Amino acid sequence: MGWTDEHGRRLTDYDRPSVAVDVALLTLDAGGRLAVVVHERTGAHARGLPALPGTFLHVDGAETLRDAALRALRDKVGVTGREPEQLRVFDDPARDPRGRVLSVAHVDLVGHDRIEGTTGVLAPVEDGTLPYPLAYDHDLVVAHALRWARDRYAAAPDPAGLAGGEFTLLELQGVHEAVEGRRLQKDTFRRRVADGLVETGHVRAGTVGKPARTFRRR
Amino acid sequence: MGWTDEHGRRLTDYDRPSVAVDVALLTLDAGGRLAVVVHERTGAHARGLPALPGTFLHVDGAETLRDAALRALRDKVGVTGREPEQLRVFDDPARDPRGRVLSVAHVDLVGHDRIEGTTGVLAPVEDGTLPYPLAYDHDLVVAHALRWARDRYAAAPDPAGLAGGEFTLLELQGVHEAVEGRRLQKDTFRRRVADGLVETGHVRAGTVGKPARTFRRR
DNA sequence: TCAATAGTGTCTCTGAGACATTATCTG
DNA sequence: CAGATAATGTCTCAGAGACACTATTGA
Repeated sequence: MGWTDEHGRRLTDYDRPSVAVDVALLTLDAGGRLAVVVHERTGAHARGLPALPGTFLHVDGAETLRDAALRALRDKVGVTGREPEQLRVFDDPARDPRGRVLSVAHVDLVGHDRIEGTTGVLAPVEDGTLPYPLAYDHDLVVAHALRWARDRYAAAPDPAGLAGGEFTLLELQGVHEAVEGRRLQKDTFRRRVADGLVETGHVRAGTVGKPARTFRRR
Repeated sequence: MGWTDEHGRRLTDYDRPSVAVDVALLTLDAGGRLAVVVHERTGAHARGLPALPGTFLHVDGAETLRDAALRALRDKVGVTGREPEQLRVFDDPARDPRGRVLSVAHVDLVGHDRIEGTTGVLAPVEDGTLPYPLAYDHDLVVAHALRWARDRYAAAPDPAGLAGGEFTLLELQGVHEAVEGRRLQKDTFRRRVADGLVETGHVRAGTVGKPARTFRRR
C-alpha cells in the first residue's frame, strides 16, 4: 500500500480504532412479549453483565460489517440465516474500557422458533426498558433498535414475519401489540393491514367461538 | 491497555480499519436549487474527482465522529457552526484504493449564506443525480443524504432553516420544492405547514401585487 | 340455548389535494 | 382601471379511530 495523503503519510501511519459490530436481535418470548437476545459472558476473559452478540470486524479477509454481524449471531448465540440492518455507530470514547472501540450497531427481528435451542438468552423489553443492565452501552443500542422496530411495524404488517407464514388477524394483532408496545383496536387494525395481506382460504379450527380465517403477507 | 479477550489477545493485536467521516452538506444555490458542497482536490497527493468534505477519525485525543465531521467541514470547505447527523457506514472493502477504510457518512443542511466566501464548490443535485461523478462512493452518500433530507422536509416546515429566520409562505414553499424535488400546491402547502409557523406581523413590501405576510418557525 | 370469538356497517374527525373565488397591493 | 400576487372558502377523497351490531362456532 504505497499511497500517501496530503501530508505524505500512509494510512497505516495514523492510529486506528477497533471496530466492533453488535446486533440487537429482537424476538417474541413464549408469552408473545417482545424480548432481545443476549448472551451471558462467563469465560475467564469475559465476565460481567450480559451483552448483545457482537464481535470485532475482521479487516484481513475484507470482511464487511454485514458479514461480521452474521458471524456474531452465529458464534455468540447460534442464530443463522438472518439479515441484520445497520442502525448507527456508537462512538463514545469511554464506551469500552479496553480502548477506543467504535460499535456499528445492527438490528434484526426474528421469529421465536429460530431462537429455540440456541445459546441465546431472552431479556424481556417491557415498555422499552430491560430488567437488568447490559454491558457497555448496549442498553442504548436496544433503545434505538426498539424505535427502529416500531417504525417498521407502524408502516407495514409484520415486516419481519414474526407471526409465521400463516396467521389469523388476531394473532397478527398480538405481534403488532408486542412490538409497537400498545393495545390496538381490532377493527382499525384489520383495515390498516388488509392491503398487505392475502387470504389463504383456510380457517383456524378447533377453538371456541367462530373459527378465524388465516392470511399470508402479500 | 492490559485487557485481553477470550483468546488472550489484546485489542491492538488485531488488524484495524481506518475510519473516515464524510459529510454530505446540502444547501441551496443562488437560484434556489438543491446542491451539495464538494471540494476540488488539486494537491500533489490528492488529485482526481471532487469529493465530499471528509477526514480520518483521530483516535489519539479521543475524537468523536461528530468532532471529526465538524473538523472536516472546517478544514476542507471552511464551514463552521453546524450539527451534522450520522447517516450510515459505507464499508465496501474496495471503496478506497488506499486500503480498508470505513466511512461514517454524515449529513447536514445549511443556508446559502453560510457557504458564501468558503472554499466549497456547489454541485447541483438535479432530481437526485449529480452533473459529474464524485470520488470514492460519494455519489451513493449523496443519494442517501437526499433521501434523509426529503424525509425530514416532508415531516416539518424547513427543519434546517434554509429559508432564514423570517420568510413568506411562498419563499418557504420554494425551499420545500427544492428539497423535496417536486412542485407543491400553495393552498395545500400552507395548511400543511401552518401549525409549525408563527406570524411575525410584518409584510414583505415593495413588490408588485399584494404584500405577503412573513412567518417564523415555531 | 349461552358464551365466546370473528367480522363488518357506519359515524366522526382529520388532513391531503384541488378548484375557484376573494383580497390587496403596484403602476 | 388592469395586472399581479396573497389568501381562503369549499368540495372531495382517504384513512384512522371508535362504537355497535351481526355471524358462526363449541358446549
